[in-house]
Amino acid sequence: MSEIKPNRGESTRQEIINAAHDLFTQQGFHGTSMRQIAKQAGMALGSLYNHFPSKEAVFEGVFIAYHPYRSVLPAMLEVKGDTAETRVRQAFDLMLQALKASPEFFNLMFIEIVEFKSAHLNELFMRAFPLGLQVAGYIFDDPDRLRPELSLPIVMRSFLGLFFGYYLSEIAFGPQAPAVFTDHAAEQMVNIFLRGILVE
Amino acid sequence: MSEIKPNRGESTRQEIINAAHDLFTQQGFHGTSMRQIAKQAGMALGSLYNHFPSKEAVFEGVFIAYHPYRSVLPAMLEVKGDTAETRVRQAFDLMLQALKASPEFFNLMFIEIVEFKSAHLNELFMRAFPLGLQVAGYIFDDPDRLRPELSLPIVMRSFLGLFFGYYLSEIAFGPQAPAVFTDHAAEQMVNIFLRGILVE
DNA sequence: ATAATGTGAACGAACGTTCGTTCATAATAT
DNA sequence: ATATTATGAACGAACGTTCGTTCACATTAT
Repeated sequence: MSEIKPNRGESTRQEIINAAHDLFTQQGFHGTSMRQIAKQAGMALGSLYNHFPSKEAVFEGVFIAYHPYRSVLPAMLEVKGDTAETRVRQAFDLMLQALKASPEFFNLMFIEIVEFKSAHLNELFMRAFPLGLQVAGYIFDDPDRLRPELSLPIVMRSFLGLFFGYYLSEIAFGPQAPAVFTDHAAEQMVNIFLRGILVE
Repeated sequence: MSEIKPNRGESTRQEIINAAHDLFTQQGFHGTSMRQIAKQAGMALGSLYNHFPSKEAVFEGVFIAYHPYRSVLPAMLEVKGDTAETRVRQAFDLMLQALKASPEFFNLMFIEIVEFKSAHLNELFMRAFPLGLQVAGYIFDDPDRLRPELSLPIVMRSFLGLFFGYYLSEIAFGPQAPAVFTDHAAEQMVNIFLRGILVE
């Protein structure tokens, strides 16, 4: 699709992606214009089309560049610990760190779901799923304590739910109950999850 | 903002809201035009402005009309059961039913978050929060078994997370792992949550 | 060394289309 | 008759994309 050589213009391409990322995450895809992107990137409108064939191609570039699966999943394979509990806590910490580093990433997901019907997301997940399974296999591996009736996909879903729930309830409750959003809350939520999946 | 009398044109107003709901949830706010709404509602473009002063007012109308807090929360106050466990299971069932009845509701939330920076959501939550607290107080009331170190807001967050996680992991995993999305999965996830918040 | 040529990037005017909104007027209901 | 609702043409602004052109710089030829 994008047959443009990234020889010298690679840095320009990155500037476009960064500018577009800021605008897309704050206004949505259809709420952002190519003129705004050009202005934010400090270049002329026509220049954008030297690097991307279309507006949608710009979004794809942003979505791939900012997706954390390349950074967070591999980092999870590096956590140390003898028990599932210690590894899960570290893995959740990694996710929270990534969330704090770029909380607007979820907005890209939401744009994907609503404005693109998850078209790019599905493609990306097909690439990330095997690695995700591998990570889950490592993090949750603890035959002595992991409840035997739980399958790995279900544990993965609950773990992801822990994360989604932490973030989305922050959005939903946010301005009304700020006191709820301490690190203490995150810790308690992990505790609930861990008690739920482990014996004893 | 909407100072238009809903005397006889109330049913027309509802048709506009229904048409706009279908389009907004599938294309987003900026991705949907007033002409599309008029066509879908089976009326002329100008007629829309007899019932709504602006496009954003149409969205507000949709968002309020389709928000489940008026229906789901009161229903939760009606669940029976002697223990928190039985009430929580029923409450989660109510949420899943509402989700299955209109899975596109989340899209309205996402549009809100991305395209309106949660402007209407915050206002709506201020209205819903007291009732939400009341519901949580009833559902989770079980001093003998609810773990004493858990505060009600944190239990609420985890419960909402259970729900968000169920839905969002369905979107994320969806096409790749359909086998995971049985009622069995939902039940297992509730089990994890319940073991997490209860003693024994 | 100098000139000639090639090339990707930047530029902003211009294209045709669509946008949200307004308006004069027609139809309908009370 | 009077008030309410429906209509679609019309408005100016903004949209994504294309276009011809300019420019800086690398390569090649002389």
